[in-house]
Amino acid sequence: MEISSHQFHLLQQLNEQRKQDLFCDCCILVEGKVFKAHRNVLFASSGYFKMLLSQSSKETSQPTTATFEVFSPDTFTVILDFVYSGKLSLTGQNVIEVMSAASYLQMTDILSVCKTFIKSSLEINEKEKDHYFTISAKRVNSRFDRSPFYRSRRKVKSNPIGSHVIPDQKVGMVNENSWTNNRNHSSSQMNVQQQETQLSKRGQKLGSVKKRQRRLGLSQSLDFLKYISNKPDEARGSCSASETNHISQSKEQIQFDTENNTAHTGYRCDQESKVIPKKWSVAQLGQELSRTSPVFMDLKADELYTSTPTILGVMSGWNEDDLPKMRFKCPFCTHTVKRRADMKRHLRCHTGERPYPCEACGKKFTRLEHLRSHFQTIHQAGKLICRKCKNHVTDLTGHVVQQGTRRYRLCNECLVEAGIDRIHDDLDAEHPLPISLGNKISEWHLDEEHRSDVEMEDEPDKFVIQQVDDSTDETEESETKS
DNA sequence: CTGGGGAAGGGGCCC
DNA sequence: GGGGCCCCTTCCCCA
Repeated sequence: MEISSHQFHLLQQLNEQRKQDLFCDCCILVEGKVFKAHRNVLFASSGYFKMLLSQSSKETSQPTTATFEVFSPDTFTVILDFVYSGKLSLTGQNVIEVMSAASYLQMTDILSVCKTFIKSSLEINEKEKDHYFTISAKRVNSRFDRSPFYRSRRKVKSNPIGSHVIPDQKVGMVNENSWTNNRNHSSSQMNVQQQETQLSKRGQKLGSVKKRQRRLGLSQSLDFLKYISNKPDEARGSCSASETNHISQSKEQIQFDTENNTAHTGYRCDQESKVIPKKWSVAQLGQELSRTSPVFMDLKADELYTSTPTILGVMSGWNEDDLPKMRFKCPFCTHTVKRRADMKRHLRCHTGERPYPCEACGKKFTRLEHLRSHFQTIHQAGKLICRKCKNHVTDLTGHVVQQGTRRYRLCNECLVEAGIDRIHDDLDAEHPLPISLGNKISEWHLDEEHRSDVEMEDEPDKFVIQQVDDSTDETEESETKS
């Protein structure tokens, strides 16, 4: 015979004990706030605590203390209340952080609930939008001559992402002057299907970008986001006005969230997937959220990085001294890194940010070292290899050939074979060459004349030949047209 | 269509 | 944390 209320009463009793600090043998310090709890309960509820308490099980006589700086006390209160009551106080405002913390603490039940919560919120937003469309369609004499899809404004605080609010309550909030009221525009009104439809349209243009990102494990939506980020003008230029509207509003939304450290950027941590076999990964979450925030990637890595809470740190095991090894989890993919700086670098591959333009050809790079490598290889003929016969060339056995802004080396034999034999000495003035690269690539100034070089870069019949001499600057040049 | 090579891009890690 | 190096993978072009 099973008495169903027993479990409930037992948990209730434990909760009472916790509140009265009875038999609590574990202290949890969250950003300075102390929580008392029972080791057994924590052990049974959280994979993280299971691991932690297993490690400290030798010293059972001493109360265990765990310190967290990766989520807020409020968030932990929600989680602890759930542990002791089975009731999870999710709101649209805390769902992301609770989810992140649950991921950190390896509490899969909470993760599932959060996932469901977010999904159902998205569905509600979808219905809400349809509902609003319906209402608008009936308003023949409406003062709005544009689709209400772009006109509605919503209260910020009343409806953070995923909050379960009756649609009509939200629709009524109108404030044309405050951009902050748009913050849920994309997430609530631009539903997944719409975004994916837009995505598929743009996806046709993606080409190699898409392929490259596929290996990052990014969703199609994320591809689109990156595309926007990479080619904002082009992408937006191809958008309809309404799409552009979405984008700009969504960016504002993100800015708001970033400034307020809430909602989308609030999700943070994850354990290594090796540690947790089945869970709602942050990558998935990132994809889910990115679908509801189309220009999430429009932020620069720096902004993203600084706005991303420290909870990005995840535990990947234990150090020799029993301290948890921390790694930093990318909020957009499954990648983790050891150093924050590496994460900053990694984030650029999601934001599409390319802060290092080549002054010679205009091509932009994510890293200075890539730019340098590109410059040396492409514009300075850095490789001492004959482009044609692949043999090693020296100052004596070869020449640098300039083709537009491109430079490469040919050995003397291949030079003759190519029919390049006329040498001119007066080209320095006409085509100033970049001095030694050194630590900076600032010598190549792309004036009007050289911009034309860029344009003719692929013209096969424009060559400038110069004597190979890497120790000094190129001294002798020749030009020929084949 | 396919394979090879160059260029680009990203990660790990050291200084 | 930034810079830089090395290594590997992927993409793209061309024969």
